[in-house]
Amino acid sequence: MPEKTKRARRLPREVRERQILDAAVEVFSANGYHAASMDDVAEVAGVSKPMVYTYLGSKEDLFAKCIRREAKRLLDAVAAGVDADMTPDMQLWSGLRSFFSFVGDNRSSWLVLHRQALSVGGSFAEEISQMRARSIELVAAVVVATGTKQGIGEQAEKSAEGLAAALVGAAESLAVWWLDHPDVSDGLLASWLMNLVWLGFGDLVKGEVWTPNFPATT
Amino acid sequence: MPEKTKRARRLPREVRERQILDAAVEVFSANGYHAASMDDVAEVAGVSKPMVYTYLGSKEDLFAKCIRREAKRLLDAVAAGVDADMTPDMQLWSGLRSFFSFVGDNRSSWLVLHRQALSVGGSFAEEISQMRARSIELVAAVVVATGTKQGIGEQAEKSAEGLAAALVGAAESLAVWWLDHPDVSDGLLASWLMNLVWLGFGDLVKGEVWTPNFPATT
DNA sequence: CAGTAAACCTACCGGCGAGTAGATTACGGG
DNA sequence: CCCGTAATCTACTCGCCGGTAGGTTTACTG
Repeated sequence: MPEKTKRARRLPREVRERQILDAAVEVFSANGYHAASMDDVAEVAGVSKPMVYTYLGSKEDLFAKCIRREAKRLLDAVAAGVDADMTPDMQLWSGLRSFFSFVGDNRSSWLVLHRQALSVGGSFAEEISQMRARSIELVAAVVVATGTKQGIGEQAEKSAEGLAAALVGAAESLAVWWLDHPDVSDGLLASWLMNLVWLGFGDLVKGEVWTPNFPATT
Repeated sequence: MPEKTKRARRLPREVRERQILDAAVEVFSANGYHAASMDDVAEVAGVSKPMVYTYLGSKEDLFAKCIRREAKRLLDAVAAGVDADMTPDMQLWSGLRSFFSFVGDNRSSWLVLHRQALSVGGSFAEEISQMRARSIELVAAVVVATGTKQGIGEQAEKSAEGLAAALVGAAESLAVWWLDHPDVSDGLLASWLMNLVWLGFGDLVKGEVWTPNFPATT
């Protein structure tokens, strides 16, 4: 009995590292950083624990590498979909579609970035927060650009970051909601947001303002 | 030397339980469920560990009680600010103000609910998700109500839940953003959201739709 | 001023999981 | 075919933390 490929044979370090990272993302996303054990990671990766330590270092190191890799993948995916030559609304539209598309194809990546990374605290939370802040600033730039073009740059700048934070949060939240309602296309998700936010923002640019009791101009 | 109140004297169970719960919320919010130790909780509460177990039960029990208490406080706070007689936009406005106000006054409560509860997994995540889903449904109801009043109920209903999820997420995200930018009033936060979302939604109700390339009607 | 019940503590156990020591293969080049 | 090296494993140590056993003190109550 030749025991055909009785277990994944000896593989070059590169490949194993990737496998282990994949497994780690899976495990961390499922149970969170603290609840995940290195034994779990090793088992899912089909490898013994010392391998994990030899190749990826301590648990913290491993988690950091997961976060960084997945974050890069996400940002690259979004960046690939956006072209600086496009109009602001098309930039937003494309970015949102890319984002939702990525999340749809990489649930674990999204979960580990969104849910777990923040709750660990320490340097990870810092890192993730900064990345998120960068995203918000990018969106804010689009907002300001539009506002400036329409001649109300000053007013827009004041609230641009807040609006951007709200928009980013809305997208993230929709992504989470999506996990429970998979029977919706990524395009539809993006169009909801565009309709909600871009139309509203368009009104803002035009000078319309909502205020309690008298919904008219300032 | 009378050693004036040398340490918090013997206190009735009720009071101690509250103190311990307060401490637990603090500790859980700071470090997350798994990283928090019962010794930490006991120390912050100014009490020895067996007290915690005698009064609040196991670590899971304790966490559940934290979550439930804080969730109730938050929901009550929002409910107290909203009156069913108000117009939909005013309901939204009041609810948002109450929400932001609560978060501003209870950072730990918010953190433990938003960041930690979801990442623990198991029954807690379930519980929190359901509460969040209820909130989304409430908002969705407001959306549908408005849509129906304007005669486009059917179309609104399809996307109402998605829109509501986006709105709730935007509010949550703004709340988090607020933690890093405390020099903004809760009213301003709420007004940003109202301007962004309600105006956009108003356009939707009026039949305007954003689509790629030709931003006009369907 | 007992005496009892409730509040509260010190000091421990057992298990789990991070991290490691050191042997043991398999593959690739000579 | 054989040797070195990189890949891989088994089998441990050790500290931390959830949970508890059992005693001690304080405050009411009659």
